[in-house]
Amino acid sequence: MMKWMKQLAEDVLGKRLARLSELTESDMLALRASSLGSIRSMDARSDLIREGDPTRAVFLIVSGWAARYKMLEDGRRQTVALLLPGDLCDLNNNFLSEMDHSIGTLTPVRYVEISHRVVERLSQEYPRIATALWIQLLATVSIQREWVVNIGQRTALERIGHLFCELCVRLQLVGLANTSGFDMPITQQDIADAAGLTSVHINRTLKEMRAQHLIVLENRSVKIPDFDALAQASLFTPAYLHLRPASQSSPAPPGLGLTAP
Amino acid sequence: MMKWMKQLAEDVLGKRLARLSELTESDMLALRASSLGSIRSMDARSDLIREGDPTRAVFLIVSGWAARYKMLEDGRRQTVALLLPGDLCDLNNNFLSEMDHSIGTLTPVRYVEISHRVVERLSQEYPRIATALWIQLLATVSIQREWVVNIGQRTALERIGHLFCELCVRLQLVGLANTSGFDMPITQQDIADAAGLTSVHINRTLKEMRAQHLIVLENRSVKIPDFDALAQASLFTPAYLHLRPASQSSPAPPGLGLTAP
DNA sequence: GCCGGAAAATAACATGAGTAAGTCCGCACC
DNA sequence: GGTGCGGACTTACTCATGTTATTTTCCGGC
Repeated sequence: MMKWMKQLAEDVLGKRLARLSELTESDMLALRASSLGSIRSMDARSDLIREGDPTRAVFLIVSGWAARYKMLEDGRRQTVALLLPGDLCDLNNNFLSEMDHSIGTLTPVRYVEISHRVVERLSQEYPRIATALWIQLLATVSIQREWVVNIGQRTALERIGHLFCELCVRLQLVGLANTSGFDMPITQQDIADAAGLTSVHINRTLKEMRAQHLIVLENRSVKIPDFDALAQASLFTPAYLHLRPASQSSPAPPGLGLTAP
Repeated sequence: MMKWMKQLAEDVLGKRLARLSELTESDMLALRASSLGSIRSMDARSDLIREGDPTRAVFLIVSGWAARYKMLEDGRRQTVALLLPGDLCDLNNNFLSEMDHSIGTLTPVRYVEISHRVVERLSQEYPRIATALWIQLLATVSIQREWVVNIGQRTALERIGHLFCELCVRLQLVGLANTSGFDMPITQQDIADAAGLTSVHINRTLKEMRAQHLIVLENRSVKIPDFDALAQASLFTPAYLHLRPASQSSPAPPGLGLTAP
């Protein structure tokens, strides 16, 4: 009963890293054997860590969605990154003394905290894992840059479409989406915070996207009838995600329940 | 005549790193002795490296301003980072195969290309330099996040004010500014590209900022009569730059001509 | 000192996005 | 089975910012 739980964190991490850099069987076995720590749970709408807190271990999101966000003194809030299952947060932030932003859950989240020591040991013994971790960090930074472009230049429709495309591709890495859509357990207000728009305008724009048959929304999921059409309408090109071409490896085993906590 | 030129790159780098992490005399001497490579020059308005190019060495900006930018297919352009003297670009990007964005000069720029080998050697022999380089990278990412907030949430006046505050602080690190202002050798269009606004609106907003006595513009320089007032109007707090408190070390030697090529 | 081009400044107008104030619906809880 | 609440969805109105076009200023080269 708990056996699959124990492997869950290592599996989701391996799956992600393998799409960024080549890993061998022994690398994957090392990850599986690394026993990253116990899986913790957190309710929706609470903070994993807050701006000003001393930096802690590396977080690995096992299931659920979270947001890296900053707030201005007057209450305005901007999400600067969405954290999905398999995402590793704050690799090497141990060099900084305190957090300059917060991480809050959007849904119930299961996660593990990995000590910097474990990361270091894995990196030293398995150079390909070290490389994969590096690429993961650089890809994260690249996504951050793309968000600047997204918010700075794209129209509301393009912004939301681009976000959906990005989420769809990223969720596919851990078997939580396919090209025709994905479950989206967050509110329109959450989308607004990420897109730098208001929830009213998100709503307006989603309506317009539905009218153009770019997306279909039903019970908390986004269906994308024609991914290429959405990508084109949003000026989305996936190069910035720095993914290797998908391998012919087995698809995600069904029923792992990565989203249901 | 060329002697100060030869030390320029090492000096400007040492000055920057020392404000992010503690460096000893021997670290500084190591940097001075590292002979990073020859200083190259590039005209204003040309690309140091383009999206799609294979990744090369690390760049160190010695003098002049450059911009990291991305373009959309239809010509819209967004600057995602401004590169100032002392800035190190693309540390460790050797793990990625190709550039996902371009770097273009805004003014004439002098720079050095540092091979990844030299960076590695310095890091291995001088652990404090390695730490400083790490912090430099993490601070860059933090600035990237802050730009998302800036563009996503702040009004035009706040955005430009925030950008000026950031530039003023960052330029002080290499002796190119003090709290009362700095030379700004770029155009209003360049500011527009960085702020995600149009040049017309930049112009309007600068006029408003002058009317409110937040800034004074004269011959390509920004004077800030009251830094705290500008910071408050822009919701600027410098924590995200992750600087150590300024040491009482000597101010920049005058006449180094870091901006004049 | 004049010329030419680029940048700054300005103006008139268009529009995308924010604000404020709701209604409606589904769902958890009593 | 009613009640309360949060989220989706609307509408009317306002305003910040974009668009397009023209004029003025600045500055370097001859």
